[in-house]
Amino acid sequence: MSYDQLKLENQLCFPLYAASRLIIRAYQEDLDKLGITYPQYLVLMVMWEYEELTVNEIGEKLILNTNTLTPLLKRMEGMEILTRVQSKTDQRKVLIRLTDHGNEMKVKAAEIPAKLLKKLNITANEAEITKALELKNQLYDLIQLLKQSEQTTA
Amino acid sequence: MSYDQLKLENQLCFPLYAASRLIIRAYQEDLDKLGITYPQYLVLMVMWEYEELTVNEIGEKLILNTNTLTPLLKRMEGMEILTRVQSKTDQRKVLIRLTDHGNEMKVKAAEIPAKLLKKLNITANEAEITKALELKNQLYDLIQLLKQSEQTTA
DNA sequence: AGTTTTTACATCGTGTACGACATAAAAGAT
DNA sequence: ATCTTTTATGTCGTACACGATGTAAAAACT
Repeated sequence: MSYDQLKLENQLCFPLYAASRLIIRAYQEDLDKLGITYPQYLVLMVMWEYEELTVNEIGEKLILNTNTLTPLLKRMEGMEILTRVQSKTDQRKVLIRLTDHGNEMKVKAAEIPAKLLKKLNITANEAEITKALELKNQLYDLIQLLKQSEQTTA
Repeated sequence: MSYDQLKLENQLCFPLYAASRLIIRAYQEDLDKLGITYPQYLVLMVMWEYEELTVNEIGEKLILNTNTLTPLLKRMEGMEILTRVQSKTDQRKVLIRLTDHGNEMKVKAAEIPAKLLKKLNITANEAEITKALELKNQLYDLIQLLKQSEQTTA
């Protein structure tokens, strides 16, 4: 058994961690103009796709638990981006819905992905797009693996 | 301009963010036995490669600033994993060195990467290794891009 | 030598992440 | 119908991340 695998450059985890933080930083500049953080932006993206979701449903999509989501959603409620209403049919559930303000943010947010590409000097040509798609697919494969191992271990 | 790019599944950032957190969770189980967190493990990996580093030098390698590192290193100092000593030649610098305890942790840590592969049911065959290497290289390319854009923007 | 600028580190405040635990409602079992 | 278990959400404590700001030492400038 060699110690080589303990070198930073030989680990898969570190570049994932670093790339994730760097790309969130790159987003943050534009998100600041909307007055939101990156995790809040993720919630918005989910809610733009679904009219109404419970806290748990959002958590499943973002792989986040309620101990992270509850305070985050409360902050977004305070900013009047969304509403949190207890379900009448099942009082344990809290239903999340975007306010008009939250829905309108979609217009400004739509420019963000293109801005980021420009900032990175990535031209939207065939080769670059194929490369990005490949990376995305590999990441989802990895996520799948990691999710499975969480279930079998737990 | 379509809203398609605002769907979670069409973003590169989200799978990066999710994969990063999931893989750190997978590590955490083993790191708990060593009594450290993942960022602390990163510091250890760097320090196993270099006998002595300043706070900034560690920060460059991990892409972290002092406002994150200083408290983290103080905690590790409290656990007697490393020492923080002000440099005599340049009193602004704080020199980090592992203690004997910190160096010895390398033996136990050496098992962790292999354990993770086993947990994920990844056989160390040629195909899997090639795939992981490819992913790693793509991530480093992306990190390079993101770092460059930070410098040009700032 | 005295002044300005830069560098290296630290502190503070806000917002995640997440393990551990609490609680009330719903579902299931007897 | 009562009891037990599960589910959905919430609270608490600890540890990052990171922007903004502070501070002392070193370097650069005049």
